[in-house]
Parts: sequence; C-alpha cells; structure tokens
Amino acid sequence: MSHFGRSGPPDISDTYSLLILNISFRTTADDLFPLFDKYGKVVDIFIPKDRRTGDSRGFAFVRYKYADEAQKAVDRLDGREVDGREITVQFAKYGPNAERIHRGRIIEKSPRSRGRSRSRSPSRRSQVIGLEIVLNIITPDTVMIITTTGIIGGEVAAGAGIGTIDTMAGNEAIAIEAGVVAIVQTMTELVAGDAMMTMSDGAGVALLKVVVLEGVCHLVGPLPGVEALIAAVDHQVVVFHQTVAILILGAFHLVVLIRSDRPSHELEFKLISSFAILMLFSDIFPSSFGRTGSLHDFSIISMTGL
DNA sequence: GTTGAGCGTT
Repeated sequence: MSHFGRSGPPDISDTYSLLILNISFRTTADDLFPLFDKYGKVVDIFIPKDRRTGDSRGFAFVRYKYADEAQKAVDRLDGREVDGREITVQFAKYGPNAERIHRGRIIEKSPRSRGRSRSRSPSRRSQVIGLEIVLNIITPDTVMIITTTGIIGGEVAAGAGIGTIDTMAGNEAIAIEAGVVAIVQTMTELVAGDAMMTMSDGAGVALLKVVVLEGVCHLVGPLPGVEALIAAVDHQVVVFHQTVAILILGAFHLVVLIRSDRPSHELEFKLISSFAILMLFSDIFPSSFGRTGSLHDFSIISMTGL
C-alpha cells in the first residue's frame, strides 16, 4: 500500500528509495509526506505492515524522483526527532531499487578488456591506477596525489581503491562489486565534505555524496571524443550509469571523461565545486599510469575554464 | 491500548 492511493508498488523506475527507521508505530505515510516532501519530489511512501495485525512495522520507505533530493533528505532528516523518536534516514539497500541496479552489467557485455590482465585479477575489469585529489579553491596550487590504490580485499572490493591523504580525514570504500570501484571519500577537515559512492560492477551505479561548502555549479557537455560524461553534484548525489572512470572538478574546471556504454542522456550530472576527484582506470587510460603532477599533466583530461 | 531491530506492497 502506498501513500499515493494505488495498492501495490508504484512505478519504481528511476526513483531513489530511502529507508526510514525507528518511526513510531503510529506514524503514517501522511505524517511523513510533508516532512520529506520539503526536500524534493516524493513519489511514494510505503510503510510495511505486519501481515496479520496490520500494524506498522516501525519503518518506512520514502521514494524520491531525484537522487540529489533524496540525499538532501538524508542529510536533513537523519537523526531528526519525529513523533518523539529519533529517526534514521538512509538509502535503501535492498528491494526494488537494488534489483534495478543489478541489471545491465557492462562487465559481461563489453568484449574490451576481456582476456586482459587476467593474471592479476580475473574478475577485474577496470583497475584504479591512480586517485588524485585536487583542492583548487581552498588551496590553489596544491595538489595532493594518491599514487597507489589499496585493495580492500575480497571479491567485492576488487579494483577498489582507497587512498589516504593526511590532511584529510580519510577515505574509505564501500559497497562495491567486483570489477569496478567505489570510493568513499571523507574530507571533513578541508572541505567539510564526505562522499559515499556505491557502484555495482558494470552497471556502474554510484552515489556520490559530497557536501561542498559552496557550490557554483557548472555543467559541461560531452567533450569531443568522450562518449559519456560525468557527473557530479552540487551537494550530494551523483549517479553514474555505466561510468568506469570519473573526474569531478571544482568550480574552475570541470570535466571529464569517461567511457560509458550508455548514451550520456542516461547520466545525471551536476557539478561539484571546491575540489576534485580523479580516478583513472588502466584499461581506459593506460598511458597515464604512474603519472603524477598537477591535473594539467593529464592529457586525457579536458579542462574548461570559467 | 503494549513493543523497538530492521530493508517493500500482490
């Protein structure tokens, strides 16, 4: 039963589901709607009920049409007291949305790179060879480079990279499926931001949450020779579809590249300001392996000045 | 009428 009249699940394609935990047993969808709708277009609210008694099970799913709005709700409502209880608001992990995410893996579809690098990791399609973080706005000319990526361990983390920069609070990787990369970046000290990215291999779905201090947002279209574009967000969420490499730059630069097996219109993008994240994948940009220096040294990167 | 970790409607 959904908040919007119909019985049964609504059209869940392209929606972003949040799990709301710890709501009181009397809280209804109608109670939740005004609260969540403040942050974006809520397309459905569902509160699981006990099959027999019909009582609320104490949690709810709130579905947003747009990822960034869902993220905003998480930021603003997680920990908020509702009906006397401190609710938890997070992206739903299982269920309808998760299933959607698991479809269409390019790892199986792309002949490219198959048979390559088998000795290192058979399941790995793309390997992060470098992660570079540039803090343009906050500290001009400062370039911090993470030259090596760490393997988090296990099939799940294959290809995932973790880097640590001592002036930052830390980075961590999460929710990754073999073959791709996920990086969670937390930059609490310098840019007061944190990031959460989840990618399923091939399908390349990522959520990147970045809390940026200020955000001048600029959108740059696909670059010549670039099949798909990037993504980013002003503050909060980025969803990449079949993106195997990304670069998010600050307000001064943008851009980037990436290869995607899908048309760019399936990508959602917004720009993040204040810092940059670059991930290079060996099977895409082999020549850049091991390079260091400023971003400008990367020929494969296009910069757009503002 | 109470309760309190959790991941969905047929």
